[in-house]
Amino acid sequence: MIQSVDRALRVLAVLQGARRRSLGEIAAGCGLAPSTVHGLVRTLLAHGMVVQERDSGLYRLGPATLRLGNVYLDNLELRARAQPWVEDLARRTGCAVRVAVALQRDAIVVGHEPRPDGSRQMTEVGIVVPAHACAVGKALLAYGACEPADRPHRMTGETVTEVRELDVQLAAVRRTGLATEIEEAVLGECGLAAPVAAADGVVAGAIGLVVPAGEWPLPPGAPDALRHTARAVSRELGAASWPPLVEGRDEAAS
Amino acid sequence: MIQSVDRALRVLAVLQGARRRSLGEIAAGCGLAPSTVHGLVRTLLAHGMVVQERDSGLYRLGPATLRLGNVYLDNLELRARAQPWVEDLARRTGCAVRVAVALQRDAIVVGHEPRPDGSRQMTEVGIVVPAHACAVGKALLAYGACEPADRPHRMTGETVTEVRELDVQLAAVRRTGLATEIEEAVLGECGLAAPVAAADGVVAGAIGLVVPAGEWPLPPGAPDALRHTARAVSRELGAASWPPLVEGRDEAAS
DNA sequence: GAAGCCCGTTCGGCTATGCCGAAGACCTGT
DNA sequence: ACAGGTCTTCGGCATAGCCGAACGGGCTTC
Repeated sequence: MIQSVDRALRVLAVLQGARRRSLGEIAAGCGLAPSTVHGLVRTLLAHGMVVQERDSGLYRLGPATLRLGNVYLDNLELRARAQPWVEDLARRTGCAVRVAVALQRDAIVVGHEPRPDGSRQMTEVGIVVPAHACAVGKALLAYGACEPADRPHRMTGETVTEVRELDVQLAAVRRTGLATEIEEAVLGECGLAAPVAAADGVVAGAIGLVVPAGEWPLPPGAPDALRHTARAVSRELGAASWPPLVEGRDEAAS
Repeated sequence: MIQSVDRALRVLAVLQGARRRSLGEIAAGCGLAPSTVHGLVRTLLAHGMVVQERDSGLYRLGPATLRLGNVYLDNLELRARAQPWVEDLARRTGCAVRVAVALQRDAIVVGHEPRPDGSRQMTEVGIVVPAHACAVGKALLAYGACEPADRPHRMTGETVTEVRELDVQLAAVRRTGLATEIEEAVLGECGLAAPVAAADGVVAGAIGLVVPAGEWPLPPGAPDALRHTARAVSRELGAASWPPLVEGRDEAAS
């Protein structure tokens, strides 16, 4: 691990926490001397990863970050392969559909098909949700694709913050291939998700349905349609089996 | 400029060029020894900026890039302030509308309102176009917000690659406050754009209309509506005047 | 079946690199 | 005019990181 690169990335992480930060704030957030951070920031500046406001001198993230994120999406095989299946799933179920991958202890949405009711909806691509609090995140956690949180953070009154209770849920996910979420991330929103496996057998992402709490539980056909979609996408990615095999531990023994 | 950080960012830039690259390819692309690149990549790996495919060992960009890009968009005042005006402009003109900012020698789209004809359109947020070849880019170039290319790259048969001719066009942009693009970036697509100024008087971005070549030239009301929108957004951002003043050089003298 | 070739990875010594404290420039408000 | 707060610059010390070379695995080739 190269120290200065690690620090530069930490600077970017700190910059994600607020619209704009002063050099001193960044330095404090990283636990470094301001002059040290200055060098890092200047390098990031030269590449457009951060920008400096001309009048105030404060720093913000820069447009190069957007380019990187966009290229990431364009090169993501999961997203491209899942696209037609996800559209079909949304049409069949009438639900919004999310495709997500693991990012450290969170799930990040890489694909979003709005619910097909013609209403104008914000795209959710790029949003980050703690894995323990959303259906796609639980699907990732259950198969070891996501790092488990040592102390799950509470987001709503329904969020599961007990590690033991979460483990029980994850075991159920491994049995059924489906993960649920009932107003655990945002109030009024429920979800059902299934893991997607890739060629190497590792879980590469998850596909989930998202509905308002009023429409929960989902109609009987929805879980099957979701499973069908997850299996189809997994097969397209070259996975040998679905549901994915649990790596490392023997599930039957528990 | 910190060497190792600069190199790490260069690694990311190389990774933008292809879906996946081997360590050796990255090293060659950066002109560095593979072992050097390995250290950089491992650090990026730890932060999720790159991922390594489990079976092949090849490297791709990682999901942390998407999070960064998304936070950038969320924190972008230009985007938030322009949003309602841009929607209105699209409704009035019937055109797709782009909001773009400068990224080195390119323009990058940070906001996109699809043309209001109900058809399904891909969002263009995140796409990068050489500044000299698109309307928003020329609007940025004309006011010094974008770095001029020393050797403008040809994209279509209509692309202006002569620096002198481009300068003439940019002078016209400074006179009229409007920049045009006629199939210079992609065939069959024309555009009209206006700069947006921020509080410090510097041009912070540009707003542009995009239409199929068959609908060019635009109806008479469109340029005025665009100018009106650009002025309104500039005022919201705190700019004192519009069109923006040209910094550095005295336009009347030329 | 073994040799060759690619891959990513590890190790260690040299030195260039980047870290940090202190001082400088600039602005704002008192 | 001063004091507090920015960001920025500078230089010496030491360490952090660079690179060449060697290692280990998976693959094709002969």
